Amino acid sequence: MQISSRFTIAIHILTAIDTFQNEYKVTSDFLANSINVNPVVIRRTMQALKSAELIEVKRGTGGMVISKPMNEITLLDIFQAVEPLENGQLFHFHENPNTACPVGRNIHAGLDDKLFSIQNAMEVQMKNITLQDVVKDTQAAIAKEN
Amino acid sequence: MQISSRFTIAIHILTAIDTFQNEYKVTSDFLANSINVNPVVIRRTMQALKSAELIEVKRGTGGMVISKPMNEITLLDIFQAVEPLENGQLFHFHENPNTACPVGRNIHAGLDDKLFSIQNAMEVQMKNITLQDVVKDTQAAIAKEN
DNA sequence: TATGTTGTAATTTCAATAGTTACAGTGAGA
DNA sequence: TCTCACTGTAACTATTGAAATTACAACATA
Repeated sequence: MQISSRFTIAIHILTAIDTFQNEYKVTSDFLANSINVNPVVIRRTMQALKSAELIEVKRGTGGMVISKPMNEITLLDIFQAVEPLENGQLFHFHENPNTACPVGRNIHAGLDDKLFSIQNAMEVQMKNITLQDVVKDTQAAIAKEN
Repeated sequence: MQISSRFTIAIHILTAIDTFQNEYKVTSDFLANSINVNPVVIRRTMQALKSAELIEVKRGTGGMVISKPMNEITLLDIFQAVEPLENGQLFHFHENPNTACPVGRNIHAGLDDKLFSIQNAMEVQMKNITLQDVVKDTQAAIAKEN
């Protein structure tokens, strides 16, 4: 089961804000057009990013700005802002292993730390990459077009 | 969005096969009882593990055995056997970024390699852990009960 | 051949994502 | 102060995928 597109949508939103902030007013409709999803999906993602204090949204007049330097926003910050993981756990563990069975009783003892170490490896790499990195490479690709 | 329980169910199956192979005939019903899911879910997972040549299943008479030494089966082998990722990609990228928008056209150029490096970090750690590790710790926890 | 099991199709249930419609609330500018 | 574009959010629908469930043919051994 793939991780939902909320993560890539959020990154796209932030990249577009930075790229177009001086040329256009970046609204949910503007972003919905670039990303090609429904404006309400954008607004919901905007709210998640706002709750995580990654962006500030201007009510009434519209538009939004990124709250802090892009090299201080990691992909992990973005992931955690928009991707709801139950109990923060990447892997869904089957819920009711049978405690009448020795393996059922003890599988968590044997497996939980391994699952955590895997999730941790993913998160460490997410933390190594900042929004700045994505924006820089995307804008370089745009520049190269011309 | 969490990764489905197929992964932990598959690990549970393999751990139970090793733990009980000398005491019981390990059938889909037996496993369904320990894992507490429907027997058909077990059989479907068995088929995925069989296709990946991680287990051999005995038709008719019932039961199954692990195909190779447990220290040669990594969690990545198990993950890839049972977890269907579209195009092998962990992250679902929003499908139709607007090519009329510079960011829409170039977001893949800026982001794909980062997403891959994150997935890769996860997979490297999965490859570092073998079924043997899980079985050893689970059986140690069982032994400790007594 | 009887028995217990696997393999698998078909259907249902459930949960989550995403799309859609609708509209009240907001704030800046005419 | 009124208008207007936009945000914030509720409500509902559509779609998808996981998992449960029922059912039964295929199979292998005793």
